[in-house]
Amino acid sequence: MAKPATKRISDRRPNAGLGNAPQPAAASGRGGARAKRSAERRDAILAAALEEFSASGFAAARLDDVARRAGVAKGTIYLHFADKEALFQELIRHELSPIVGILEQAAHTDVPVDVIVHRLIEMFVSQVYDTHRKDVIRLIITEGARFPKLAEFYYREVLARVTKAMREVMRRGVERGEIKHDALARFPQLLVAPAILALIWNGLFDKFEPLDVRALMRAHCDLILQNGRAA
Amino acid sequence: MAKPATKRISDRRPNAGLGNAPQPAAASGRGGARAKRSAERRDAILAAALEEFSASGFAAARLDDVARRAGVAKGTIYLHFADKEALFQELIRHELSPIVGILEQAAHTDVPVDVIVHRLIEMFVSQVYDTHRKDVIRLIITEGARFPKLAEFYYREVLARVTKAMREVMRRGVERGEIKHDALARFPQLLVAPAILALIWNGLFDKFEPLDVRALMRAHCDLILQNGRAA
Amino acid sequence: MAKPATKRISDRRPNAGLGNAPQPAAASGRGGARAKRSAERRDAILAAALEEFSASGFAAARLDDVARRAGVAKGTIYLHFADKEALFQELIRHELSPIVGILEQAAHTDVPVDVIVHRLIEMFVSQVYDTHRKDVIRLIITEGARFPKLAEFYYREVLARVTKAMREVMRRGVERGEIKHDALARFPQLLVAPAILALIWNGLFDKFEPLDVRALMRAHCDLILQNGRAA
Amino acid sequence: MAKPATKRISDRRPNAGLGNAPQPAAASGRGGARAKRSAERRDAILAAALEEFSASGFAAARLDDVARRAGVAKGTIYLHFADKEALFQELIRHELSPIVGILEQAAHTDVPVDVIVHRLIEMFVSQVYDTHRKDVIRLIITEGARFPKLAEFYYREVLARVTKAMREVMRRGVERGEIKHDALARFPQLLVAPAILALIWNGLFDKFEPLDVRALMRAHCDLILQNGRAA
DNA sequence: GATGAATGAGGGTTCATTCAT
DNA sequence: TATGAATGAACCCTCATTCAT
Repeated sequence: MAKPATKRISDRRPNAGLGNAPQPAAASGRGGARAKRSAERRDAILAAALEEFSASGFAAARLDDVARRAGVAKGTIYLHFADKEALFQELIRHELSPIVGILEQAAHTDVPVDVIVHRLIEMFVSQVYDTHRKDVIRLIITEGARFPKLAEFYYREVLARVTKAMREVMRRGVERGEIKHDALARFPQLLVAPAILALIWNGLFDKFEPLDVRALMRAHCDLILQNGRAA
Repeated sequence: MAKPATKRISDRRPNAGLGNAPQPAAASGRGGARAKRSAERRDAILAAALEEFSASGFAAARLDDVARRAGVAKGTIYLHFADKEALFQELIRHELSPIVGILEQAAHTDVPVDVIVHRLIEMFVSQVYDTHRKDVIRLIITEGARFPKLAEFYYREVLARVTKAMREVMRRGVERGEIKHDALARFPQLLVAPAILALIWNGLFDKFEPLDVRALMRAHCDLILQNGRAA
Repeated sequence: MAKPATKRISDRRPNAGLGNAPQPAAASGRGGARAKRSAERRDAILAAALEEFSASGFAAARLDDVARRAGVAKGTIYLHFADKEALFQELIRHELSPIVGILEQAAHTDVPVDVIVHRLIEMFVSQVYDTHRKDVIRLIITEGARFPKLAEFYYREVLARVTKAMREVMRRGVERGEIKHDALARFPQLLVAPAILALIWNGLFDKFEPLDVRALMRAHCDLILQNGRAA
Repeated sequence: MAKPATKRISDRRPNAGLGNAPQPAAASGRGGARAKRSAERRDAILAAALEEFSASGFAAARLDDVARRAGVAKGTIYLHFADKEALFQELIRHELSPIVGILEQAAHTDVPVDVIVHRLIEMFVSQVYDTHRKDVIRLIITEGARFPKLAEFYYREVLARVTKAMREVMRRGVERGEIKHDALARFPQLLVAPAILALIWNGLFDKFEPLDVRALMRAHCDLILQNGRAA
């Protein structure tokens, strides 16, 4: 075989996996201007990548465009990310990380179920739907099948936790008699299903028939919490 | 915007759009063996395309693989479809058409709401979830953003009709007092949200945590129809 | 990792190894014009590759130039060879194979040692030095270190055989008293050393001081066979 | 023609040729610590370059690796050498210079031919074969065709001299009757051919069949000096 | 019609070289 | 002087599309 010239990558490039991001070592002195510029570029690349990947999908997105949009040269991308795939994965990771922490607590306050549910929905809307994280979730949905590691990461770090927390909340609600139905305890996914649908609808069909997410989620709340306004 | 391949000559080519498929003219005599062979090949190509597009996504799928899987030469694809994009669009169209008709009636029978809902859900599971149509819906979700025409087609031919029908059913249900809540009338999407979620979950997270669609949909039914088993 | 779009090579490309060359299947009918054209192109590519690799070295040679020189499109190269490296390896193989057979016999005739030696040297000059095989041997010398497989192939198929045959010839010569020295039997390499040197000299220093290979080899013969013209 | 990298701006840059090396001006005061550090770095770079060029060849070697191995920054290389090519050429020059001087005398002592030959061979083994100069000679062999200037330098400074000296020694030997054959006088290359072969063999085939250079050279000596142990 | 060899534009990746710090 | 982040030209390889057979 003898791969004489090319490749020999793996030992020299920033990690392509899903471990801790590289964050090119801050050269010297605390917060050197150099390191700051570098971090800014990295962020610019990530932001540009999100836009391009969202607009074209992973396979069709061109790193050339990412670079142009980020205002850097194509080669610069490779100073921060091992390859296109690593850029994609770290992008998702980067955007999702903040969420993970927040999720943990959200459910652990000892307040009535309906309050928690409302709070969660509000959080989804303000922290995801109204931000570019919406695009991140969309990317997981559209590209996840081709990136099992990402799907797993998302499941482990987000879904599993949300699901678990929800299940407990619902169980508590059932025990307290706050909700009359154990469906949500058995399938916490039912709680978020409309949120996912909204995400998709928004991306594909909003121009034909706009969907008011807040209203949708409120209606969903009413429905499952059985506070429906009697017809 | 569909930046899938190179040329983007789609407008110069025959039936790249969503008009009626070409159905290569039956050579001579009605139902000639020639025409039959041709139709078979076309179907084989469509079937192969569905598999490949589902597995790799539109951009990353290779027509070479489609051809091999269909058992035809690469060039043959171009005898039936103008280009990769047309193949994709006609594929979706081809798979969706049968559904459209069915949908119309489904709602128009004058039976209690809960019966209709159960029937719909059963239809979704048996006609979509348990068939390769599941993949078609997934493709619309994952590629729709890049194929506005497809998204529109799907909205117009499927979503809009389903939505409209559902809305009427729900309204009737509310009027008759069969359901106490108008949420579903205002947002028929709430009815199908779990189905969509199941589709996505199944593709991405089933290996981490399997989701029993039937049970999920039944729980969903119970929940929104308020027949929940009291805790 | 998820290598979604790219690569997926190994199962679709012609063998990159050193096994039997692919020789794209002759389509149909004996010696179809199609297959012939294909074989011609393959040969043209190999010839062009030899020139380019010889002129620039493996790493610096550009497949673009190979294609242009061969009168084919860049992509055509990949119809015949898995990648640049496979092209290189098959090139060496292709050029060397004919030699291998010839070598076997050369030594096995039962004639006096000096006849065999002269014959061998003549063969080297006419079959290697005066042909483009000279470039092949040079490539092995210059690139062999980066292509262990090639070096091994050359050693196994050519060197080991030549060495073995020479050793026997020399041993026989010593036994018969045709040569008075066992140096050549112990180090058959001494026999070919000047040939190698000539190859190198010819490539690097001929313009400063031309070297008459035939004369050199003749002198070498005289020297080691001790037929030196007394001073 | 050296088509190694991109720009090929070699003519616009300082000392890309084979003239005297730059030896970055000793900043101030004779033998300042500054100058010493600089010279050390230069040497480290040269040493690293030899390793990298030997391992990968000129075209495939990466200055990045040279820098890392030398323990300096990539930019530092350019403080000492105009470009990659200049580094390569000066490297060869640097390593070869010491030899040149030695060679001159070696032959000029008035001792019997066989003594001189043995001495030369010993010198080759100890001064070249057992040192990293072996790699330098190998580089000339493998890259010389792409660096005519280097080949010329090597020819002029080393080969031509050795050849000339050898020729005289041999002529003398013939006159004195110390050797019975004028082959070596006409083709001094015959003397060194096995040394060259050993160099190449060692790099490519030693792992398949080790070659004992000393024994080889001794046998060679015996053979051409006709002191062969009678079989 | 059917084939699949051939094409060549395009994009990911590398790396010599530059230059602000 | 030394650094190493940044640049961008170049090159390998892919694959949608064409077309002679």
